[in-house]
Amino acid sequence: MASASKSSVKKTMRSFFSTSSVKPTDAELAILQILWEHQPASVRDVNDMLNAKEVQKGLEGEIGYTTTLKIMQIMAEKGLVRRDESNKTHLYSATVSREETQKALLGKFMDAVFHGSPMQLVKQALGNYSPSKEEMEEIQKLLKSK
Amino acid sequence: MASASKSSVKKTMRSFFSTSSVKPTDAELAILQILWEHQPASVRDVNDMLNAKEVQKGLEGEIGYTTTLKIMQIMAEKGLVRRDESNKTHLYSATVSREETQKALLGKFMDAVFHGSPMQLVKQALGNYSPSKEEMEEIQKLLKSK
DNA sequence: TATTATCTACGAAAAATTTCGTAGAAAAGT
DNA sequence: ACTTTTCTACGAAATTTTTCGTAGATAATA
Repeated sequence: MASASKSSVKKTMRSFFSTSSVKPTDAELAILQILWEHQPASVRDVNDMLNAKEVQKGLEGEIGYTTTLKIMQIMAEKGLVRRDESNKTHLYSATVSREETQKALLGKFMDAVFHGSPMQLVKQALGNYSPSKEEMEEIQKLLKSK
Repeated sequence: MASASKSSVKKTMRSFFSTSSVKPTDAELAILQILWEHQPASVRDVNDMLNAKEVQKGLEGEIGYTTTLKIMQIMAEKGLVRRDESNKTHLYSATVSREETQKALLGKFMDAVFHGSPMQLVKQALGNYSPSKEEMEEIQKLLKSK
């Protein structure tokens, strides 16, 4: 026996990072980003935009159409997106809101990387980046409203 | 042929999220967190702390000793940690700094979730959380130094 | 010295995620 | 009507990450 107590329920390191209900994978997240801006969209639309972004980032290669399709189908199964099948070309929309998802992911990320400390995260974020006057004022305002 | 151009280099959705050099997996990150606070540490140490954290978080189950060992061995191969083998029980230390890693991961996270916008991230972080007076002043100070 | 506990090494299974090929239906174009 | 293009569906391969079992070595204990 490697270690102490024995338990029937397997607890993996994975579960360490997935407490909330909203947990899109990386690929799913990339697609959600696009949907949030261009809803509703067909698989073709999404795939094109995905590849356009890749070019933008200077990455080579190409994300296959069926790859995107498959992932969007999985997302539909999971309930991350809704699908309008009234036409041959299905149209997808996100069912989870951007804010809700960002909030959930931010929380998880904060836990994993910044020990759950919002302050440390904010400091790092502001440290690596110089906000403009307007942005600084925006933060000021936000702080005052507390 | 599913899609248009053909390319020798496979470009996957994965590469979408891995530009930097520092890219620990989730499990690796959990271990790094522990090492950063308790360096150097043996596999046993790390495994115990990992499981203690799990209990803390109310998760059931148990992370096996050899699981932790294996991941730490992989980390050593990748160069994420250094290993002192002078004793039977090897002692590990992180080779990457906490700040460096946080910075890299934050950048990636920002891209994936907040379209690369630090402001949006900061707003969300501050929005879901009420900083204390001291913390607010700290942010103020940080902003002024820009 | 015999027994027991602890550790590393290593390979392979298990899980999770992504990628792709193929088939068949519908639509568009000729 | 025939051909080509564009879709969805679906299963399976490929990849990545995590988990585990087993073996062998070393140390600790009786």
